[in-house]
Amino acid sequence: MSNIQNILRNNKLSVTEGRKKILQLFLNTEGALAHSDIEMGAGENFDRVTIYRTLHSFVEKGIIHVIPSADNSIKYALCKDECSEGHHHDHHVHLVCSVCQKTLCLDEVVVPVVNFPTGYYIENIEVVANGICKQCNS
Amino acid sequence: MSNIQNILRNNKLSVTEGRKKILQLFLNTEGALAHSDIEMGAGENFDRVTIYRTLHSFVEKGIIHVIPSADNSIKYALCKDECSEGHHHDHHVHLVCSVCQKTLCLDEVVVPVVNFPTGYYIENIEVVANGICKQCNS
DNA sequence: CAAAAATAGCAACATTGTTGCAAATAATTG
DNA sequence: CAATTATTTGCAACAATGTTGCTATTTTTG
Ligand SMILES: [Mn+2]
Ligand SMILES: [Mn+2]
Ligand SMILES: [Zn+2]
Ligand SMILES: [Zn+2]
Repeated sequence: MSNIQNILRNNKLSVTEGRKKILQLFLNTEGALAHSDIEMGAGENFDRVTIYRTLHSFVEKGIIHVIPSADNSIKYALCKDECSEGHHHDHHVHLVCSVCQKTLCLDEVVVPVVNFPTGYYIENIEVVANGICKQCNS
Repeated sequence: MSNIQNILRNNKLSVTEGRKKILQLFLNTEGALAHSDIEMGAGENFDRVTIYRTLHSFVEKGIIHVIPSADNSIKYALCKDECSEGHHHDHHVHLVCSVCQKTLCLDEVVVPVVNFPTGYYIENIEVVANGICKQCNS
C-alpha cells in the first residue's frame, strides 16, 4: 500500500484523487509550495476551491504547515516532525532565497529562544530569513 | 511646521493630503495596520490605489516596514530605528495577539542570533510570535 | 504666478479567496 | 458485492485584494 494512502488514512482523511495528487506533489518537491504552484503543478484539472479546501485540511491535520510571508504569498511545506491534528511542532527556521526564489525548511536550524518581557504569553514563534540558499551561493 | 510634513520632506516625498492622512494614522495608532485598516481609518474618500501606492513608497523610503503574516494579511508599522531609502533596520520582534488581534512591534525585543549552516548567506531575519499581549494577559 | 514634475482618481482588469448547493465519489454496512 | 451513508468535488456566483494605463489634479520649482 502506498505511502501516500497511509498518510491520508492515518489522518482520517478519505483517499481521493485530489488529495493524492496534491500530497504527491509535496512529497516530490523540495521546498515549499504556494497555492498557485499547486494549481499549476498538481496535474491538470483541479478546481481551485478543491485546492483551498485540501490545503486547509492538510494544515488542520498536521500534514503540512504554513510559512508566513511579507508579500501576501504564503507557502506550504510538509511537516517532518510529529505534528498532529491541531498541534504543529515545526520548530525550524525558513529561508526565502532571493536568487532561486524558493522557500526552504531548514529543519536542522532550530528556532532560537527569545526572551520576552514579563506579561506576555508566547505560544509559538515563526522565523523567516531572507538570503541566499546553499545551492545559489557558490 | 508639523512633524508629519517634516517626515515627508525629509524623505523627498511631496506633501499631499493622502500621505499626510495615512502617516497621521500611523502616528496615532499603537500597533500595526493592515491595508484595510487604512482604507477604513484614514478619513473618508481615498482611492484604494492611492493607498497601495502610498504604502509602497513609505516602505521604500523606510518610513514604515512590513510585518509578514501566515494568513495573507500583511501589516505595516512605523519604523522607529534609523531606516532609510532601501535600507531597513528594524531588528525587533513582532507579536500577534490572539485576544485583541493586534500586531505589535516589540522594539525592546531584539531578533536573536541564528546560526545557519555554512553555505547560506543571510540578509535579514523576521521573527513573528503568536501569543497574548501584556494588556490582554492579566 | 507660470511651467514642470509628481501624484491622485478612475476605469478596467487580474488574481485570490469564500460560500452554498447539487452531483459525484468514497467509506461503511449488511 | 451491492446498497446505504458519509464525504468530497466541481460549479456558480460572489467578495476581496491587487495591478496597470491614462488623464486630471495637485504640488513643487523657479
Ligand atoms: Mn517548514
Ligand atoms: Mn515592527
Ligand atoms: Zn536559491
Ligand atoms: Zn492583545
